[in-house]
Amino acid sequence: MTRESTEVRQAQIKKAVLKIIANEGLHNLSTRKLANSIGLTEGAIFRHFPTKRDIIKGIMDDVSTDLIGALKKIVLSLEPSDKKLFAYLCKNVEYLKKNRGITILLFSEAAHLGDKELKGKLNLILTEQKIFIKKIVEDGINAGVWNKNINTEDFANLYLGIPITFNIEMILNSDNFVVDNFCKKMYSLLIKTLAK
Amino acid sequence: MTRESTEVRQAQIKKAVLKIIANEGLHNLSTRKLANSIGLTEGAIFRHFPTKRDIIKGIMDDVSTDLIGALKKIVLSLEPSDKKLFAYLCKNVEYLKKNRGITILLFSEAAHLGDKELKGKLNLILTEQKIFIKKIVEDGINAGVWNKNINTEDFANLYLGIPITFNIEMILNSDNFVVDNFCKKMYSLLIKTLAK
DNA sequence: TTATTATGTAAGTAAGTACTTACATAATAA
DNA sequence: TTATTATGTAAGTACTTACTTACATAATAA
Repeated sequence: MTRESTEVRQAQIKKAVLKIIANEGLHNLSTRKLANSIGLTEGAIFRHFPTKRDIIKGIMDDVSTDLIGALKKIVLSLEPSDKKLFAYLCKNVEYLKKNRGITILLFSEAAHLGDKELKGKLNLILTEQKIFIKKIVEDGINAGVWNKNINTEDFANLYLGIPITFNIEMILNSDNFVVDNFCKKMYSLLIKTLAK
Repeated sequence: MTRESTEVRQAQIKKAVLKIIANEGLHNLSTRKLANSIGLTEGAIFRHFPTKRDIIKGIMDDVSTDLIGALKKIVLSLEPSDKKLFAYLCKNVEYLKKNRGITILLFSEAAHLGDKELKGKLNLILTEQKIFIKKIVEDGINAGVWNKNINTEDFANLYLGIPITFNIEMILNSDNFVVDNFCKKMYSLLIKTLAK
């Protein structure tokens, strides 16, 4: 086997984890299968990550960086509020579609409840999302675009359901969902709740 | 050990499964732990269920019967559409709150993708829910209460996110969510999307 | 060139898993 | 009373899991 640096291997391993989860489900994610899929031995896996859990943690940190980073850009952009909300929703859904494995993994963590640290990371991802949504809505209200009586926390909760539902439908119906349509449709419902 | 009929034991076993999942997470659900929690041996468990998977299947069938049954009653009731929608949402959320283990289990199935039969059962539960919601909205439109341009499928998708979000928040934040408030708040957002 | 370090392998290990087998005994029916 | 059946136990099975250990060798630095 040609040798690679720990950095390269870590990236390969995390990628392989997501691929296995997306294609074969989480119950097929064993260190053995993981090693085979990269063409390494299990020993090599544990050379680059101390435990299997640390691989998962690493992936979750990637989500925080990638998804939250991309969404933050939209939140901080200078677009008008309604365009911002639309762009946010689309980016959010698009990310889920492109990273099926990640969201299955997040779900499973929620379901398994096993690890407090992982639970905390998941909570952080959701909390940050809520803050972003609230910010967008507040800005829209202050700009006079939306109804000032809206409870932004409630709206954020309603919003959150959309990507999560998309997720579940995607997992159950594989690829029947078209991102573009879905996000347009959901957006047109959402703005009705914000209207003056 | 006093002996009990298979029927009684099956009910005990399913109940114990949900309790373990709700309190200790799905990763703690082993047949050994399950047997201990009832005060039986593993052998006894397999006297009453052929496999562990059959226990899960049994629980999913219970959900279909209990939750879907209760919701169907509301759908078929003669209340006005808006009250029906409100009652439906509340019953839905209330059920999730009272049966935390069940929804964790459903989530995990979605995440694990392991078993096609279980996946089918989960799909059925969601599909039936959607049909109910669409029916309520259609009736409301026909009664002249709501906007006839609403796409009921889209609305059903938006709706579905609410119980699912409730679920995840409940799992992550334990019991911070008050059913009554939550469902009132979400309802008041929802009807805005239906308004003429 | 030589020594060091990083990356790999092969073969384990202890623990946990769902499930089985051989046998015992309460409850019930003849 | 006796035979049968349903419900239980104790011990074990074959398998999988995450992770370790002892050792080898490429890449790199002195």
